[in-house]
Amino acid sequence: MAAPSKPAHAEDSGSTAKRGKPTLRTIAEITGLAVTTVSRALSDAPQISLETRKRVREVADEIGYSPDRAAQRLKTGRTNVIGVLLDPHEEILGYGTSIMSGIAKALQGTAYHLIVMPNFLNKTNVEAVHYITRNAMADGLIFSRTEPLDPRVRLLSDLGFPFVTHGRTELSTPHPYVDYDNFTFAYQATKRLIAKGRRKPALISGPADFTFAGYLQHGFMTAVREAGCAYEILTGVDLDSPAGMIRDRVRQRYAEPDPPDSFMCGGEVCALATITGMSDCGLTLGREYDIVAKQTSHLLSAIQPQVETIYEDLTATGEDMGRVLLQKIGGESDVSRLQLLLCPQIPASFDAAG
Amino acid sequence: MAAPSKPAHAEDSGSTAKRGKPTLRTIAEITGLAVTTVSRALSDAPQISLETRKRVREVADEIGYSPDRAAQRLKTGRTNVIGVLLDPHEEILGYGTSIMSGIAKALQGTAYHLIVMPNFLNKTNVEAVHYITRNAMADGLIFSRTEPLDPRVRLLSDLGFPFVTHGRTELSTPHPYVDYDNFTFAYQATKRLIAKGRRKPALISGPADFTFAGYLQHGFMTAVREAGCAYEILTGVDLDSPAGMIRDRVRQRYAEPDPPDSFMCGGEVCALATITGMSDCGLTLGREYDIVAKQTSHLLSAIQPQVETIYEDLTATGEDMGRVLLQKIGGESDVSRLQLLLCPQIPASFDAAG
DNA sequence: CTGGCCATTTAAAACGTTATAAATTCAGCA
DNA sequence: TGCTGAATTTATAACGTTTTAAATGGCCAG
Repeated sequence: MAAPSKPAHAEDSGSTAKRGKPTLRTIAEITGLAVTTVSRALSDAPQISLETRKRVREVADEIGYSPDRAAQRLKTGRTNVIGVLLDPHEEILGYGTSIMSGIAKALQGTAYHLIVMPNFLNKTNVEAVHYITRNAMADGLIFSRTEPLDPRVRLLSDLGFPFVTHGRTELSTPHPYVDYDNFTFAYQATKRLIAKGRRKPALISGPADFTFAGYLQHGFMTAVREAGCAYEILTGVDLDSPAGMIRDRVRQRYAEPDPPDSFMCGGEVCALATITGMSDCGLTLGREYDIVAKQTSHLLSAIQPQVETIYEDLTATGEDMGRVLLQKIGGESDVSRLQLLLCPQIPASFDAAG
Repeated sequence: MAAPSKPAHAEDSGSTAKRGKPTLRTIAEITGLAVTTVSRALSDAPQISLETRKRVREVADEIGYSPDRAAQRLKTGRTNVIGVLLDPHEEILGYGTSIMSGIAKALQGTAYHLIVMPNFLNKTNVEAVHYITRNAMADGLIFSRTEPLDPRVRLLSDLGFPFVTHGRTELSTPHPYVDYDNFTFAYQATKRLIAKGRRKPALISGPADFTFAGYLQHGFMTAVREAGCAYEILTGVDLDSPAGMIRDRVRQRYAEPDPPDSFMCGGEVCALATITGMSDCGLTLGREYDIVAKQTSHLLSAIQPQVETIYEDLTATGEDMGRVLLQKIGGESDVSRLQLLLCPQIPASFDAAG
């Protein structure tokens, strides 16, 4: 445990005084102003004369000043950090990376940093949230896998701690969210299967815990009811199931009587696994059965062009979440402006005949 | 710009004095000791009597004290933050998520947080590194996509700033890294293709910029040379190419004379795209051709069991990188202890006859 | 010339921690 | 008794910023 002191990578070579990282004091000495004035000038306080503000900014730029985040944080209590609760268990292709890319993009140019809080040994997600708020580790929180009565949302709402969820809840207190319209997605996707002449679509839905699973199911049911056709909701597997399990389940289902003739898959992995299972049974996609799936990367349509897909742009979602959270932190109190329901883009091909 | 002051979520209700988040002062008042003593006691300084240390720790635990990171950081100059340079452009399945999960696991229980620095508008990666070191935004850095003469490595080595790369360099200054033995992987994978009776394996390698591409190539070449068979290194595409492009390239290649009869794919997406391309040409995996691929998720083998795969555990890699970086920061100066070459696990099935 | 008011600038304190140097206590011993 | 040194504790200052309250100087009405 050789404890190294302050980082060694800081050249020392000064003409007048010590020359480390420039601080407010450096600028103050150069301009002959007081530290306070410099601080104010840089934050464009109206009480500082326009001329002084300009001069200070110039000097600051010249010497490459950037404020010490630790000091700011200590003084103001604001961390300038946005936390993302990352779930290691994402079967959705590129979920984590895309979302984070998006958030990072929204944070570009702001004072905010993105920090990842993985949900590991932190037993439950609620505990992680508790920990973060108690220790003031971030100014805002972003998380996904939202449940209808999500306890994290409850907690954060109670505390008045800013957050955005990916997905809606059914709680009475409205809160900021960004969500994909999974109802419309499922509805359109299922209608498409029926339009192609399929008479018994099957749904592979999300884990029942999560809100979006309900929307998927609702959209699916609405479409099959409208058409008055048979349907099935595949049991025993969901979008979180590993590919091998979905594959086996599909295969097994086909050994039983009255199998479905098409699938509405909520994800790419699910679609690929389904195709493999069906193919093992000797059935060909586009001939004996069809699939419509949600796509979040560009893999599926490249690998299986036969699958019709509706694209959900997770990077854009992340960007929206970042933006919404910044607004919330910035004081926006009209929650309805902080709720975004992103509309699925239905491909033009969906209008064509089956 | 309604600037909210200090976070509102902090109950106020004190009997004796103000009761906010407990600080060293709180403990000092309770125990009747000086703040300095408390600080020392909590850091287990030998100069504080054992009894005092124990009592202070008890009180600290009781009132749920946790040190203010901002204050520590301001005072010590240490940030207790590990930064990951995340490249949005990862075609490797789950790369970002896996690596980060791993790092987070290694950081569990330490004082370190994981913060993501995406490489976006920060024009080049070197500039991002420059920015991070200049502004002391982290105590250590982790990044991937390492190049033989990686400028980031150069810069950080010069500055003496702790870092770990995923991948090796060819720079003369040794530095901490964690790498997968891609030579052995490629060598074994190619040998396997040849053992299965294939006579003209093709390699789809990584982008030429990156060090690992060279190792892949070297392993591949060693195997084909040993066997004295024909070979091909597919041009125009690499592991970063989108699936659709790889698919088309493979298809196109088969329209030309003397095509390869097997593929060594460095990634799952690549393998899937190759299969699709070949299938478009009417060729069946396992019959007209074979593939051995590197797998980093569990998707490929579930979808295409015909593909023989060698698994690279990216989460474990992340964990190793985290551990190594902590050691480096902790003062370990024997670089050779900070260099890990992870050995591919060759499946037992590779020994069986083709 | 005094007093008051404005615009602008400033000094001092504080955030919570750690480092430096000094103080306190007490035992051992001349 | 008084001195030395070890063991333990403490006061003070500092990190870089923002906040609060106060100071400065100019200008005009009285």
